Amino acid sequence: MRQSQLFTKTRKEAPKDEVSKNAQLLIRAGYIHKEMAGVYSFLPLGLRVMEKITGIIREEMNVVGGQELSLTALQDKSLWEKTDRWDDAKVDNWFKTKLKNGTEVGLGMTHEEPLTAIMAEYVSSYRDLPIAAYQFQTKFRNETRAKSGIMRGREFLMKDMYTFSKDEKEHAAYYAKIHDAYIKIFKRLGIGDTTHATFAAGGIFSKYSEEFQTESEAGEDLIYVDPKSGKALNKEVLTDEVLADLGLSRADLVEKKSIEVGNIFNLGTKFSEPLGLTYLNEKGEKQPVIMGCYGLGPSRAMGTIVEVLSDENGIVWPKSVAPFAIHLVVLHDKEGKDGTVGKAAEELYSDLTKQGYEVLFDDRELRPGEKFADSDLIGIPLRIVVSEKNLAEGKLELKHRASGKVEKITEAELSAVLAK
RNA sequence: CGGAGCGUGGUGUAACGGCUAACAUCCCUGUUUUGGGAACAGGUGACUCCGGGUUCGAAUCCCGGCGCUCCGACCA
Repeated sequence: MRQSQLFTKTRKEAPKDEVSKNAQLLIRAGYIHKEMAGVYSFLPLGLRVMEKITGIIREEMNVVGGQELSLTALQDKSLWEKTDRWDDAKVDNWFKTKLKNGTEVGLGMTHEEPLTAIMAEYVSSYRDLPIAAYQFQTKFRNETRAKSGIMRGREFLMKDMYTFSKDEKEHAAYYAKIHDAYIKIFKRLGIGDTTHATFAAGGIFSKYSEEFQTESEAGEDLIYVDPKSGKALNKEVLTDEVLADLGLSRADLVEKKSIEVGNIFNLGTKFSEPLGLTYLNEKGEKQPVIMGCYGLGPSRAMGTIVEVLSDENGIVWPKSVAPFAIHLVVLHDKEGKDGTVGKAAEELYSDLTKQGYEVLFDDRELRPGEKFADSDLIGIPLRIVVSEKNLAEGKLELKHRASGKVEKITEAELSAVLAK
């Protein structure tokens, strides 16, 4: 894509109503636009990143047998009354509205109820199980206080997977598979090293749930990590009993602030029972389905990546989620776009694009300093500069955004560099 | 939901109750410049969040509303 045609522009200063690093940088670089507190639009660059993130999650969910679907945002209140989650006294962050005829509906904040109800239509035999279904969906939560930029919004994208199993044993096996898939996802998102599977309060049906917590000063949670075993637990469950249970000693633990980027847990029969999701086993006996729930917010993950990986000059995207693989920057000669340098850059842009690379081509006739500053702010992993100077050498000048390292290579060697 | 702070061109800031609301940036014209946000000249752009009130006079003081941020509570 040509940067001259990108309608968004960078800005030097962040709006004063944003304090969080993720929102400041994402707004300055033109990835997102704030509509209101906790509500952000994703602009072309932001959407590209979001799609990279959802692409990675989708791949890993499919690997573990997930079937993608898309449930509705509008929610039928009768389902939620069956599980006692409609009443504002029980669940206080609903957005509710009304149909023309006065019928109350809610905007979905999570989707256990509707999906369980759908499954009840299709599941009748042990032969139908297990099932894993997931979706990417905009969730609405009427938070009393939105904060931390795109990391805690009132409207945000969420990947939610639900599993339906015959019994605890089958559930545990599926849970373990998805647990591993989550670890792979965070690794691929570039935050694997600082993301810990963390024991947290488990709710009614299991002792613990697991949160995936990424170390960051911008986080809202406090976790304790045991450096030796790699085990971690949330402050909310830090008791002697739990420590004994996990085989940890208080003295070894290191306290970290962290961002909850994922959360998985056993739901037991909390939803299947009230909503009538049962199956017949081999003996013809009616059994409740055991459910699990697995959340991961792509928009929060995007904010987390910015918080964790950016530097003083701007965003530093990992290759896997960057909006483009290459930022091609041309420093025009006196003739401008039609000069030797301009033509060479056009040619390279067309070559690279034909070879299938995703290239953002900064073809704007601006001074070098401004283009470099923009390039750093936008944070594409690899920058190629076409200039009079480089043209004379006959090689491509590559600069790696993350390390700042510069290297000169031939065009033929580029694919090897990009594969790294 | 408790506490605190703040709303002024697109963005960031300034202006004692008193002149045509100022400066920077962005944007537009032109000249010049070209490897880290250049320089000069000119120009566009604001009912100072909204509604009331006090006053000869309100961006400024008072009341109400709306919005934003931060701390805390909450976060299935």
